[in-house]
Amino acid sequence: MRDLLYLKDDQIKDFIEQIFYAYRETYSDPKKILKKYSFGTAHHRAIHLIERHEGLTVSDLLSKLKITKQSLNRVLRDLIKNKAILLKKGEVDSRQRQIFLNERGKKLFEEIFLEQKKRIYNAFKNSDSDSVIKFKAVLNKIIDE
Amino acid sequence: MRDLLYLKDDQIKDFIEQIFYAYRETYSDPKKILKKYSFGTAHHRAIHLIERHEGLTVSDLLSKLKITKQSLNRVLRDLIKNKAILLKKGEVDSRQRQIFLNERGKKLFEEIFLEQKKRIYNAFKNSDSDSVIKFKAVLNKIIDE
DNA sequence: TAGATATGTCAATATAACTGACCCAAAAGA
DNA sequence: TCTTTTGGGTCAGTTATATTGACATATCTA
Repeated sequence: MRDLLYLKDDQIKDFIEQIFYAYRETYSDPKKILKKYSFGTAHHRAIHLIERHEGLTVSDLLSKLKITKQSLNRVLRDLIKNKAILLKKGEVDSRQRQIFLNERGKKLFEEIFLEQKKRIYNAFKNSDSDSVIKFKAVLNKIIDE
Repeated sequence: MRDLLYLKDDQIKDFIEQIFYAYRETYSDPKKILKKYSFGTAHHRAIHLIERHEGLTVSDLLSKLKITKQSLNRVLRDLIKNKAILLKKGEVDSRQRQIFLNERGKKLFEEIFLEQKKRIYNAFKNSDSDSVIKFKAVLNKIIDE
């Protein structure tokens, strides 16, 4: 247990710094593409989650993003105006809105993803499979804490 | 190479999502403490880097944060006003300013770190040491890409 | 001494978030 | 059925963090 190098404060501080860099770099890569569409990182995050969870409701998206509905609403309005997404009435509960990417949104997502993929793909390609699997496991534990 | 599950697009998309969550959660934990000092996450990041690299220059800090000097200057002004940091003339090059935490800054950093540490420490404690080492290696590859 | 470099600053703007107060429609429960 | 709760939308004002662009000053280097 104790005496493990990576449980020492200095090492943990390094990890905190590296998590910042990893996030920032990963989400910086597609900024030029977003600008073409007049979108920012807030729109990016929403589009990403909508693509990963097609048909999710507004409150699903809110709880994933952990922002206020007023903040999200600006983002969704922009995405709708730009014809990247569409909202449908919920099938079971018609108070809800289910969110979907439309053609333009899917195309945008693919462009964004292509940029981000490079970084992750290359990092994984240069790692052995055991490393990647363990990377994922630890990352998940950090999130679930 | 080819056929590795984690190199598939859907898996890479999941990683991109998880990197976002890991960053957000890790940097959300100390927000209450920062508020006590009237600081935000921008100040937090600066303080963290100053603690990790005591005596670094303004341009060192700029290149780590990758923000403009105007943005950084607001943050540094706040930190100085709040007596969390101090700037000294560079020893070799007196145009430079070297940045240090003073007592109040060190205390604040410790409070912040204690909050963040919990999350990382628990995640690591519940992982085997090989996992943590590999987590770090992959994280570094993502950053260096 | 003439540039180049490191830092600081003013002003305006953009982006992304926040709080608080309301509103409506639809679902759920008494 | 009537009331309450829930899901979503919106207005208005504010805060936090970043940007661009212009310019100033001190110090180092060639």
